[in-house]
Amino acid sequence: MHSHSPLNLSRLTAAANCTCFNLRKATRVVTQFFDEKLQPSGLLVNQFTLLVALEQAGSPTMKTLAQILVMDRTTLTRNLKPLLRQGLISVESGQDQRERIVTLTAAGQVALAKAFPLWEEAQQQVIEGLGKEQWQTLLSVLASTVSLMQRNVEIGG
Amino acid sequence: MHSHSPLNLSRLTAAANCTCFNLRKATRVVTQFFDEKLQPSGLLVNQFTLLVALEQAGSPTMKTLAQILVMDRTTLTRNLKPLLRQGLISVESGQDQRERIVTLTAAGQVALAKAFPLWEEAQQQVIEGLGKEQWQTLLSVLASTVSLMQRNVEIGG
DNA sequence: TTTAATTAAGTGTATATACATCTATCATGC
DNA sequence: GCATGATAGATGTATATACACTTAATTAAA
Repeated sequence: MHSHSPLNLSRLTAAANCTCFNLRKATRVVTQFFDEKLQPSGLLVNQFTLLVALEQAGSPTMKTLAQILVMDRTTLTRNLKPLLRQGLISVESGQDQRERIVTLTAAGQVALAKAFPLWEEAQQQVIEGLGKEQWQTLLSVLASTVSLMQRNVEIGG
Repeated sequence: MHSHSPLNLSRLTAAANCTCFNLRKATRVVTQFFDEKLQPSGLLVNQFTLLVALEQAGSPTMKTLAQILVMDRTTLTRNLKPLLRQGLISVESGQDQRERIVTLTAAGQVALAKAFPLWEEAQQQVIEGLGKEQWQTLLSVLASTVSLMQRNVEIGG
């Protein structure tokens, strides 16, 4: 038992509390839950939120949309592909020919309207399951975390 | 302004509070932060947590390891590939030839030992940034969320 | 005005994620 | 012993993520 790997218990318990691991784990199960709930709409939850962000932002550039979503520019490019293929969004050049203007199409608005009540039910189920107070706490701490990390990127990067 | 898309403001503000979207967003920024901190070790944070889980679990089967991590079996198979290629883990058949036993190699233990202080610094920085109390709240609510979702999967699936 | 620096976006590559399906092995009943 | 069902895992395919690098267009400098 002592021949290799001087097993450090405090190290192990510490790592089980890894902020990132626990966030990723929760994101996996919650994403699966929302994806399943949204299934009749044909949208995945990430796609749903992209459409919502577009309805909200109007016709932003890729850069602006990426900043709103706190999503890497190149990730956004890839994430928009399925929506573009399904005709739910359109992408056009702006005055500045470098910029791409992303817009929700009529079909995208229909898809969003169809998906919304499904999303609403999933969201409500999470809020009820956690209890409203704990749910609000979660949202609040997640917001703090994003702020903190963005500050760190600005300073450290 | 009224020709199409009867813009529903309550809908938009509701979706901005999407539990899943906010979790995914936080996971993106926190993952980037940890990955950057771990860079000198050559490990990504997800790979680091896989090695930690292996040191903790000993030599589990794929199924057991997937359950520990709350990770889809097929996701785990893919996630172990880079670690296997780097020689940080080994995968062998068990008594039951269907099972695959995953084990941390000596090289894996070395990589883990090298990565740990880097992880610890990142973790500490997050705890200090959020404040210990808020950080503990985060971990606690994430655990509740995972429990809740797992119960939902058992019932609904 | 021509050139250099800057900016917006896309591509190449690699990892992460998971559903549907397939393959191989084991256990069970006859 | 053999057929049948159950189980463990891998593969095919698609989406999600982001770094390094490239391309194209604009702006700033000379």
